[in-house]
Amino acid sequence: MVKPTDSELEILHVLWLNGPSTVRQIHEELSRNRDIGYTTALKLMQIMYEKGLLTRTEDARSHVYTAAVSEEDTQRSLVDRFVETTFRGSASKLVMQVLGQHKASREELDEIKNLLKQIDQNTTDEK
Amino acid sequence: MVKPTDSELEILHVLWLNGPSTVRQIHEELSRNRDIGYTTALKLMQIMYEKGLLTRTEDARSHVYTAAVSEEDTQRSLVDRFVETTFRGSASKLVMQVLGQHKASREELDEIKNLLKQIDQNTTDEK
DNA sequence: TTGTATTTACGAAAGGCTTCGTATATGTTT
DNA sequence: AAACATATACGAAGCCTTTCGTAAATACAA
Repeated sequence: MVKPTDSELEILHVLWLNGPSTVRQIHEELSRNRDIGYTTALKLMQIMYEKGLLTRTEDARSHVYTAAVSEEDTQRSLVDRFVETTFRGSASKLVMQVLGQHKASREELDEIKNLLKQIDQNTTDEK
Repeated sequence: MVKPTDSELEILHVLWLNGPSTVRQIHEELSRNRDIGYTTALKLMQIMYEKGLLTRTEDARSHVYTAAVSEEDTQRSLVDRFVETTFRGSASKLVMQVLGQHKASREELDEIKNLLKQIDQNTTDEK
């Protein structure tokens, strides 16, 4: 599984959110957050294409790029790596850190609680 | 807050675990996990010293290095960054990902549930 | 004291990421 | 057709990280 850099993640996020886009569209989105030249965005996307992170159609004058990796898979693989390097493999340590640090909304907390319940049940079932 | 690289994190982990150490000691620990030259470890630690990630005493022939940043603070700052880049700031999404993916032990799950209860109470108190 | 081992310091190479300038191709407008 | 706008391709610079070789200092042993 390929590990996207931070810049590449920015681009992937736009594609995941908006669907297939041209370089111009991506560049416009990125420009909202920070200063970045058009050819810089272009180059990034060309490299991502070589890496297999993006696909593209070259029919039109402007190429249309599509994310070749899913948000789910990418996040999973990044989380794996992060847990390993930063928490020495202890996922629960990470969870505790996050919950202790960030304010989650009531809805989010409920979601998490429900998820925990499900895990509980599954664990019990297995026995 | 400085962001340690993955290699630097490895070194910090050893120092957090074992306390102040010489280059030799660090190198021995790192060698357990992967091939790495002695001078490579030395150079890394010298750079970390310049960055302010480590302090050192030069009294003895062998310098003794100490972590200049705490594990807690470092993890907090790394988590912040990670949530931002990978989950666009949604901490709960990260938690859901981790819980859905990694098997946590019963004790860990209980810990997390307790933490959630505390958060619940605090949230209620505030109202 | 001479040689051996260990340590630090330093420089430099290799590779990756980000950035942009320039060249070239391709449409569009007048 | 000529001028203009826009797109892609490409190369290269600048920076950072990792890696290691080599030199110089320091301690110890024969």
